[in-house]
Amino acid sequence: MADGRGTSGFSGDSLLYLTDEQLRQGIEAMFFAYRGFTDDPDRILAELAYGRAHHRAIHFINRAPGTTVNNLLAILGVTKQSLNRVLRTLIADGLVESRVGTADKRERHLHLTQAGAALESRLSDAQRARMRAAYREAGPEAVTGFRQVLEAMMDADMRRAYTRLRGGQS
Amino acid sequence: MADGRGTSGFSGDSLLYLTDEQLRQGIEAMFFAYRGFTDDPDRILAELAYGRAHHRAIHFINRAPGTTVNNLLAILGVTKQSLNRVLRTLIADGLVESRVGTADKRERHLHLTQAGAALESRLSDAQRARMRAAYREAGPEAVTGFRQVLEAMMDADMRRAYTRLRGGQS
DNA sequence: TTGGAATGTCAACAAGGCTGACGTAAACTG
DNA sequence: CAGTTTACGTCAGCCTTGTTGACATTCCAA
Repeated sequence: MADGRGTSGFSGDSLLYLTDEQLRQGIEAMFFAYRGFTDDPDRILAELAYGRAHHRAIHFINRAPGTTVNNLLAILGVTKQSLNRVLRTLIADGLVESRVGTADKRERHLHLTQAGAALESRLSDAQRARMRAAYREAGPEAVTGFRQVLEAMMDADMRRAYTRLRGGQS
Repeated sequence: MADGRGTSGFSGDSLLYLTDEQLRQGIEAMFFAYRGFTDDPDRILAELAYGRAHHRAIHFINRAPGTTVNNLLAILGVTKQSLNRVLRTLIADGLVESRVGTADKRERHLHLTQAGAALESRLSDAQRARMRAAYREAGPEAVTGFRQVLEAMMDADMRRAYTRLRGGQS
């Protein structure tokens, strides 16, 4: 286990990129990069007494307007109690609207209000600005590789959620 | 702001990879992938009543044995009080050893015990296994791009910490 | 030698995860 | 139609992990 070379000898192109040291560097890169990734929105949220959990809810409600609570639960991977706490404050503060379903009245369909959409933009702009700078610095081929590795790192069901959000095509 | 195209018109190779939609997909990929990234170690840690904070401490103590608390603080980006709580339990449980500095007696130099190193391996193996699978699936060129984008996403001081850990070379 | 800076520890609080239990309304099913 | 399942909300209580504030120790420089 943790051999770092796979099989002995080289098969086709070099497997040196799979050494334990390379993998460890990837792990640390992921750790540090994720901090940069969340930093800018976190600063904005702190001003408003919101947290990262609020950001995530707002992001995915914006992404899939009218989504149900259950749906959001599956995407976020938290318990309904946990989500509900966040959702309650967002609704109370007038950022999110919860509409009873028409076909199935048990469901609540979630939408951003104007104020919610405004905050979403503000958070999104900050996060995209960082992302755009990184993309530009690294270049298009690097971005393709970046996306490939991230996708391969997801759990199977997360990958499904992800591609569904993206539009469904493989 | 948030123009998605940079300057008007195309300069050199296509800038389509910088559209807001592309960036948003990157953001979501980052979110879902980070979950996969932490999932396996988290499961192991849950058995032992530890959390992600313990993992991070163990990882970086292993990576830089003899590091001081202050040093670790800078890398982890948390307050010393927060780190201290985690460190206290790790020391109490015999996974980490804290040695008073010889030159400067205010400093504590941190080392993993045998038991600490054993846990580190276990966590590391699990995380590397996922990483290795993702790397292998995506291929060497993708991995290069992955690393480039992550590095460009870091804050400047995190990038310094990261390259220092990696061995110092640019 | 004394006062300030640096290092680390203890205490208390808040956010945001979690489980468990329960209630209500609507939908489905035999 | 009766009983079960599903979707959602809520209360209570716990844990981890972030925060600030207060404090002890040690070092160093004026």
